[in-house]
Amino acid sequence: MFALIDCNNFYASCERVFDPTLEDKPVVILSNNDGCVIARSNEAKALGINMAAPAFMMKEVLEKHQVQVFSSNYALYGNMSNRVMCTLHELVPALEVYSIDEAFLDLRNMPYTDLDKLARRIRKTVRQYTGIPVCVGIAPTKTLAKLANRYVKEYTKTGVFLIDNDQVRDQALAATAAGDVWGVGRQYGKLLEEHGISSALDLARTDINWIKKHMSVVGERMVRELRGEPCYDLDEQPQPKKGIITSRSFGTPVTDYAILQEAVATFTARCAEKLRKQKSAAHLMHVFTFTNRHRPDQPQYYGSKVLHLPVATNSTMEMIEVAMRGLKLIFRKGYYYKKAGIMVSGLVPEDQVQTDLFAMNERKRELDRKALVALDKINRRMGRDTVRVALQGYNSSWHLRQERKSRCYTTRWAELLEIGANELR
DNA sequence: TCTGGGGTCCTAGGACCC
DNA sequence: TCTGGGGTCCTAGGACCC
Repeated sequence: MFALIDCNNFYASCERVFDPTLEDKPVVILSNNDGCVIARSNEAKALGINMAAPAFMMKEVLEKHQVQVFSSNYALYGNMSNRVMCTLHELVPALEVYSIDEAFLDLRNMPYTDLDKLARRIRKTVRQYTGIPVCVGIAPTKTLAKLANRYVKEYTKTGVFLIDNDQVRDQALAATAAGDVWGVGRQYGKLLEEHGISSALDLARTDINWIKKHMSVVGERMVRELRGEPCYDLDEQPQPKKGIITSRSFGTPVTDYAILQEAVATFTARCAEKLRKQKSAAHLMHVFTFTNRHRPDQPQYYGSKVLHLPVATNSTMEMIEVAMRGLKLIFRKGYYYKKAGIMVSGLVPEDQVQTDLFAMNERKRELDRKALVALDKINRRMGRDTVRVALQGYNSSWHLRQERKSRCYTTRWAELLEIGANELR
């Protein structure tokens, strides 16, 4: 049996842990740059505030109901996520961290006979240790565990749902829309609807060859899992990424080449850091920048360039040099740039980099490597970009808009929660 | 004025190999 | 009238996930 643990309204719950006055109030969290709503408390959902709704369009309803609005605080959410995952790991060792707020557990080797009891214990412990409320869905396949978890939120008050026989399974399948099954997105949802497949139960009973023809083998696995036939196992070791992106929208549009350079150099430095963290080196770098597509009154431009590196690298200095070469090629004067980014791919393990017979810079690479070890060490200890490449600059005009960010309660000494004795009434 | 930032897998088709 | 039978690698595009 698999369990899926899902944190309820995760980002909103993180904010509430450190500010209990938010309890029972509508809370929303905005995406980077304070753009869209990406998380909502139940009270906010009840007000009809939709996921991904642009904040400026929701202004009226947010003000009218005094919705508490926060900028994304990923330092906080990442740290809280880690606490939740560590707690789960203590209870059930076979754990797959599926996303920032979800984990699959493999219950096959647990000594429990009463899985319902185990599920309740998981909920209680996570709540007690971290302050985060979670729901637990348990079923014989991952897809059904996901479905059970959805079912919990809509139909139960206990926060736990167990699919352990055919009858219960069919009941949960019948109560779930086909479009809400894990693996059915907008396109497939439409296709299924057109063919009269409306519930998850209909989907589970659809001819497998039809599914395979229209939804490929991925759809086939999904339907088999709905029928209780496991196709996916627990993935405990996070696999190294095959591509890494760092990109941001700008707080204010950028027209100046020098400022765009600083932004792209900074994104490149971040990509290089991520590469070193997973011990990879990249053969390909993709630089891109574009204008605001929501402004049809302004001239539009999408600039993009792929650069091939003959010898794979994860050196910040070398990568910034290459990125700047690419940026120079795609930059056009006279546009309002809204976003830029760097994508690296063609990743290889850093200790298996094929060197170039004719390249004479082995000595330089060795020096780079030593400098980077020192750079990572200093920045880990003293804070990101304490030591940086000069091109990254100190200009903040392109930085994210984050007007309502809460404190980094768990990751910065200066921002710890303070509680005064006279408040302990 | 204001619209996020990451990832994965699969398939088809083209270029190439023997 | 008729033009083999295997492969690999790469890319683009489309679907999905959080």
